[in-house]
Amino acid sequence: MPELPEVETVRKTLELQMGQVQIVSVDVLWPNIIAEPNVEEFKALVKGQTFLEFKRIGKYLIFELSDYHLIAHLRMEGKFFYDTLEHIPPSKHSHVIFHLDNQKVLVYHDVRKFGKMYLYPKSLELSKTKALENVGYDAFDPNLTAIALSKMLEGKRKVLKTMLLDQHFIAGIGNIYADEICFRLKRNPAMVIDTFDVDFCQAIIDATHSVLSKAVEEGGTTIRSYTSSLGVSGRFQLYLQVHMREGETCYTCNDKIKKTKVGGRGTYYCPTCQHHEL
DNA sequence: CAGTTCGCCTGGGGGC
DNA sequence: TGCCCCCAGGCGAACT
Repeated sequence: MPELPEVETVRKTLELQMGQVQIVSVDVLWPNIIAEPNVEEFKALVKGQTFLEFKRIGKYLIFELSDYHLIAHLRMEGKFFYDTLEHIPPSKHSHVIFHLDNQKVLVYHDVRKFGKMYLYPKSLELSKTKALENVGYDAFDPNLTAIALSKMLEGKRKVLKTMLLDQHFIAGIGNIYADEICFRLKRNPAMVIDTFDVDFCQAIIDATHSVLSKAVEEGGTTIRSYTSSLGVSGRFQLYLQVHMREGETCYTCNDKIKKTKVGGRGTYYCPTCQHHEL
């Protein structure tokens, strides 16, 4: 489940390894990966384009090509491999293959097939694209201030974890880091909040920054690693305080970590350290 | 309008 | 060992 730190790790790795290569052709083996435009158009437009920059907003990878933005969302299990074709093991899970002008390929691999790619002319503002129209400020965007967040949440009544997972408010947080951010905040993930005052929004932003920046530093979290994938062998799993630790001991208070569901998602928390009070 | 459910997918785990 | 069933999970769409 690549969230901001894992996507950032992939972004950095590809930026370092690929540089400015040109796309010779593209094979699309599972058409549903291509969200926009239709597959034939996608293949035709991307041909001859050069990778210029490797960017990211929230969990979205944004490849700036000569004339287009190629946007990729890895969803649950999407991975990119970059190498010569003979060094990449053939797989039924390889769905999009970019053939490059340096004899190498960029392969999109996705067991669940949930990932999506989008291609838009650079003249179209990213915030106006179907891919990103509902995505708010990236968690590290300087525009994400306590005042701005408080304004977005004015008059709203939200469950804490549900708000953290809503990409409209803060982009980049997924299930693992939402649990960890709630722990850092010492708040129960299921806590209902109806007044997001500036002080509490500042605490949310601080907790988000500290958890995510440490995770980026550690190269992300690798929980299930049945396939070693390019650039996504992180170490943050060693620092997880609650996620995936059901029944284990809280490092702070020695109580047992519990698992529940919040908003339909598996949720881990310490019943002693995390309370419901503002 | 907000909250819930569904559909997209497949590997893995549990039950037997 | 093997088979069946169900679940996880991000996110948009459909539904209540």
